Amino acid sequence: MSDKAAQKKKHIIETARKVFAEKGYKQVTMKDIVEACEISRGGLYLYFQNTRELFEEVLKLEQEDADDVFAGSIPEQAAPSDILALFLKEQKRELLSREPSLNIAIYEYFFENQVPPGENLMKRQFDTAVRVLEKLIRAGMESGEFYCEDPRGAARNIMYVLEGLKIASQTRKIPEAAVDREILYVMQGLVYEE
Amino acid sequence: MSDKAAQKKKHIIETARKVFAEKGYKQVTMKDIVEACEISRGGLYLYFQNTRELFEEVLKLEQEDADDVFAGSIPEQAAPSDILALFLKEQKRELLSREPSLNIAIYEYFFENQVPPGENLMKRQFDTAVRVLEKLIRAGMESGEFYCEDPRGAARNIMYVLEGLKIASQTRKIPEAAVDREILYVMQGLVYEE
Amino acid sequence: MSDKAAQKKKHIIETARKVFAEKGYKQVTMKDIVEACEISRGGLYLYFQNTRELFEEVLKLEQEDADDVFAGSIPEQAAPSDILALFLKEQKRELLSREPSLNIAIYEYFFENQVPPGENLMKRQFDTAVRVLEKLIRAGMESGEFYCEDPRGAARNIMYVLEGLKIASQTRKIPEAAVDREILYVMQGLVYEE
Amino acid sequence: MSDKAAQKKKHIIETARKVFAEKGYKQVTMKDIVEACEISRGGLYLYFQNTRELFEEVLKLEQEDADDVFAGSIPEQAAPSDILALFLKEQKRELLSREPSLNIAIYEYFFENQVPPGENLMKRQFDTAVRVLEKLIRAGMESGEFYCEDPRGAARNIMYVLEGLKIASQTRKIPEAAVDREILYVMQGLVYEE
DNA sequence: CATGAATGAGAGTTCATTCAT
DNA sequence: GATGAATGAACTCTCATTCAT
Repeated sequence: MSDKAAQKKKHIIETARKVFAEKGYKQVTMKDIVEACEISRGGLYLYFQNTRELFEEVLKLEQEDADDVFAGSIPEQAAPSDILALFLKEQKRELLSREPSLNIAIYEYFFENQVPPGENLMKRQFDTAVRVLEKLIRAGMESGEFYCEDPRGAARNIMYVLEGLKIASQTRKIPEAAVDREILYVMQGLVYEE
Repeated sequence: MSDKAAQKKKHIIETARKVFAEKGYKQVTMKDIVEACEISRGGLYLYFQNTRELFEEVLKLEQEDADDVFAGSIPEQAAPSDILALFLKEQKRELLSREPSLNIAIYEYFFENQVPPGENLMKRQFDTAVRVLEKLIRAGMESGEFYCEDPRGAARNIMYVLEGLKIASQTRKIPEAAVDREILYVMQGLVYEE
Repeated sequence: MSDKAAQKKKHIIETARKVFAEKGYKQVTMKDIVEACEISRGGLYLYFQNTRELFEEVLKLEQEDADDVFAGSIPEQAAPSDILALFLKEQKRELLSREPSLNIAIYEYFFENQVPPGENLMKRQFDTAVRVLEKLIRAGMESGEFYCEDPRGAARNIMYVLEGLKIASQTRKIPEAAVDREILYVMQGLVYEE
Repeated sequence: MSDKAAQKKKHIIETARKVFAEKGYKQVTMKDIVEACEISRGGLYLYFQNTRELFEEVLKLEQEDADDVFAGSIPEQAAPSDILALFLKEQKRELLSREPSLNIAIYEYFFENQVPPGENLMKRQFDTAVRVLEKLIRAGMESGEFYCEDPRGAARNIMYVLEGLKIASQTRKIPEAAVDREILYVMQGLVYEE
């Protein structure tokens, strides 16, 4: 029973995720969710009191998934520069993807909800990425692939650029070339004799 | 009469600007505007059919003001590095300001309205800033203050970092030190032997 | 305009009065009022936020009407005993009336709303009646019609009996004879050598 | 099983009694009962179809308890005036008690349910009390403690006053002095040469 | 018997929008 | 033009009631 309930809750969250990805955060009504999930009005309230609660669960799931990704998919033996290139390529893919992403909903959510830093998904993902990038840069320096005076600063710079690109891509059409240009610029800053 | 009407319209737009700054774009209702402007419900509809129309007028005004600022306030005879420092200082002030700004409303607006590039305020301001920065960097290179292999790229990089900082500052608390750090990092990239 | 609005408000209150008389206080929904008044949902909310507010206006009106009645209709030159008889007859009429009265709604309202004594309609009407009755009894004593050692106490006693009869009549069928009996009993207490 | 079921039914009724005492009759929902009893939703429906049915069972229990009380607790050998004083003291205690009583719920129930006289708890208790009081008064007359021309009328009068006091105490704050005053007044009517 | 998830009707409330004055 | 009362659609939320397990 409790298992079935958990099943259903998960189903709601996943369906809601799609709805939020399509419509953003604030325009989503409980009615939207009900219709998307094909459950009854009251049924939804059994699990979630309002869209905020629901969205926070979506975020939690998102968080977990992101953690899994970071943990699992990095090929240990690859060269740091290759890993970085891979990372940036993935970022590029997300930036240019035509599929509705949760990004806008996330922005909207954090616009109106002051969240303690530790629980702020955006901040956590940003900080995690900075840490990983810094490690990568240091590794690249050791292997002689990168040159950099301030690895932490460089990592942060990369992330802010990506953040800037992300918000740009959500508010205007960004050509692929523009993304490439920025990535290239950022990479050049890491190779000797830039 | 037409003069009086223009007067009234302007009053509405300016009041609406405050409302949008306080509440964002989507949560603002026609009712909010009516109450803030202390005009009649019907009166508002005489000038604007909905909040989108109204917000677009607010944006237009914003655009004009921004153009004025850019045109007017740059001290021609100052050193490029000083001008850049001034520019970044102003950006920093805006990033850390506690006063409600139109930023969130603007993001929300462009999240849901695909606007042709030429009319996209965010893009226009971004591009204008890039051009100005590029000119500044080139000037700095000539005067020997700056060293840079790709002035246009550097200008763009600075703007994306600022964009990233901006969205970060709207979605989480950003300490002043973090802003300083980024500005410093960006400036260091412009001086010889970084 | 404001005149028309007042007109409409009054119309709503009067219609609502009927609804409350028929259905009591708590079962009445805003929808009931809307339907009875034949106005729109939103229209009602223009004037009253909820049924409590509305009922309080009904009570106010009731209060005013009651005050008017007390002020106007007492024949000054009549004998005290006649006036008392008249008063009791009116009370009896109300007790036995088959027409829906506001009584139940009033009880329900005061069951769940603690109201400061000065604003408590029930208390005010009770106290007013006690005062009038006391005056009447004293007048009757002077004219030799009544004998009573504690006019104020007698007045209060009468009112509590009436209150008891009232609640009895709202919760069970009370035969006319029972009312007559009580009134007779009460009157006998006032005549010499009871 | 049937024993266990009876047990459970009784448990529900007793718990429901508390809920009705706290919230009145009409505001109580099946959900309230379910939560208070800590049984399942469906479980409750196995025994009671709605709150009316449930409340009627509560009333039945109340009736039985009341009968028990009347039957058992009267000290036979005491003086009638003492017994009456005791009775009134108990009434006073109930009138002034701050603990939630079933009174309001009972009123509400009988406001909206026309019940045949024989089954009307309020009427039955009223009539029983009148009979007891009458007997008491007659006994007091024989022992010379009381003087009264119409014992039945006096008994009824006392009960109506108490009924009036009861409804008064449920709809407004009643000071202890007011209750004392009424009881005194009523007692004085029973002693010779009032 | 007992459970509690699920349903859907219905109450409350807010606002965009219209329109008579 | 300007007003603001009026309308009705849309949304939130709560429960009585049912039913598969």
